[in-house]
Amino acid sequence: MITRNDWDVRKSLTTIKDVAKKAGVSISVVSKTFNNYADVSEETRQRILEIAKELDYSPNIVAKNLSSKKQLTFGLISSGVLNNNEKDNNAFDIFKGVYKAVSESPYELSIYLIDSLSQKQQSYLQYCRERNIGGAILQGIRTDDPYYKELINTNIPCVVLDIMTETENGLIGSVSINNAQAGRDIAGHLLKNGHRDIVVVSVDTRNLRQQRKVKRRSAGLPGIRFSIRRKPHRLCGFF
Amino acid sequence: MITRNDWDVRKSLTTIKDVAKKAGVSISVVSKTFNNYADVSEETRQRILEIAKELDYSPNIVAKNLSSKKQLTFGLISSGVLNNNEKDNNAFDIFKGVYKAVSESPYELSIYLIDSLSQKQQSYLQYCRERNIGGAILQGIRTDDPYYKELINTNIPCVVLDIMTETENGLIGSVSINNAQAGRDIAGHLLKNGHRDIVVVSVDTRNLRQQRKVKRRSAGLPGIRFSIRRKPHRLCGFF
DNA sequence: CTGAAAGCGCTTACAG
DNA sequence: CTGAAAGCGCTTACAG
Repeated sequence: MITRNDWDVRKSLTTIKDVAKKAGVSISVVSKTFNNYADVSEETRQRILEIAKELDYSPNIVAKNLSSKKQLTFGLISSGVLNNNEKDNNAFDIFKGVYKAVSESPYELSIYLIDSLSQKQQSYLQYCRERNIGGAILQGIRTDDPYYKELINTNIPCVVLDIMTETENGLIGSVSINNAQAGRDIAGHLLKNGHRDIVVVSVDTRNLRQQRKVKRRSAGLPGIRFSIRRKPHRLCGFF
Repeated sequence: MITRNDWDVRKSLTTIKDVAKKAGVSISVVSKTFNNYADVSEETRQRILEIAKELDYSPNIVAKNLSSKKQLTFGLISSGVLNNNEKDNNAFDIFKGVYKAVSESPYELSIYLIDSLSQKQQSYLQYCRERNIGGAILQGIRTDDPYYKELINTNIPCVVLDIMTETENGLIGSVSINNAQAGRDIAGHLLKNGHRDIVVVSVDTRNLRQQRKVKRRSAGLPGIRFSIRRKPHRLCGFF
């Protein structure tokens, strides 16, 4: 029976050294064949691959991460997964989508879920640096989050979801729905169905211009009344 | 404007070397203070901590993982998260629970979600080895999964969820509900409510002894009829 | 096409 | 209490 004293899992690991030795080549060549370098003779390449399979070798990702100049892992920073309400599956869907996409790529995914209930929050930048994360996907983050601002202003490329960024940093992309058009569509739908008394909830109260715009426009529509409910929320209102 | 050519994120990383130099000590001492070794004088320890904060230093986890003899990361191998049906949140709940627990610990969590739709499946053992994973939690895995068997027979400690293990390997733990008792309770409930014609679905058809047991027992209960529907499933049946 | 060597950022005996 | 050195398993110029 194996006991807890035998926990040194690593001892049985086959390393690049083992493969090199058995193949009678240097570890450089083994590394190169595993990274598809062209300058390895077809013959030795085949021999190495064979021996690697025989020895059940596959490169250690941690070592690869440390030694490589390239960044090999993505970060997914999400606030919606951990404390989601049953109704909102968006964050979870994004999580699954990102996971699948990355798992079909040669990259690793490091997941940082924000727990609003927990105090032990860490700087996103620090999280990324500690793990050699080369690019991040942010979901459910508020624009006024200080850690968000910090991360955005580094040279780490980011894709932010569901919020519009106003940075001229060329490394920041954003994916979100066209809120203005969506608002127009929804309003149009309601009007077409004969509704004339419409409430706009979820307006970002920090954006007063939006509200004025709504009022101004609705004033131009005879017989239609727009009310506004102030409910702090990170989604934009209509128009 | 930052462009894609500045992607070398790493250049701005403060390393243990920077801290050591500025503190006028060797990196060994810095390492020791960050790992709470006792044999560092209180004075230098304070100085190092101060300088580390000043330099915004935090140890690189990848390097730590590679150099340390200890295993610093857990693996969560789950089949239920990616292709769950809306009704079954169990896998997702487990995922969240494991995530929270690990994030409150000094360990890392590496997540391997099995996509039954994808062909690109990898050996769990290989997954663990490549990432220096020291222990794994398995959810939604079938006992006849060859990769499961492979992993179970290594010296990597595992906790399997929702299935009973029959290994005498001391490194395997399992957490699941008491199926036998639950079955008894359910049947009792049905009987108490006057039901007399009961169907047992979800019986693991590979376990014929279970079925015989059910029949034998039900034969002893006058007026009660147990039917059995064969539906391959990894959950146990009743009794 | 191949290999020796330096390096990634840490940890850990070991000697002082 | 402190530091020099070897090592973790790879990658990557560089020289041959």
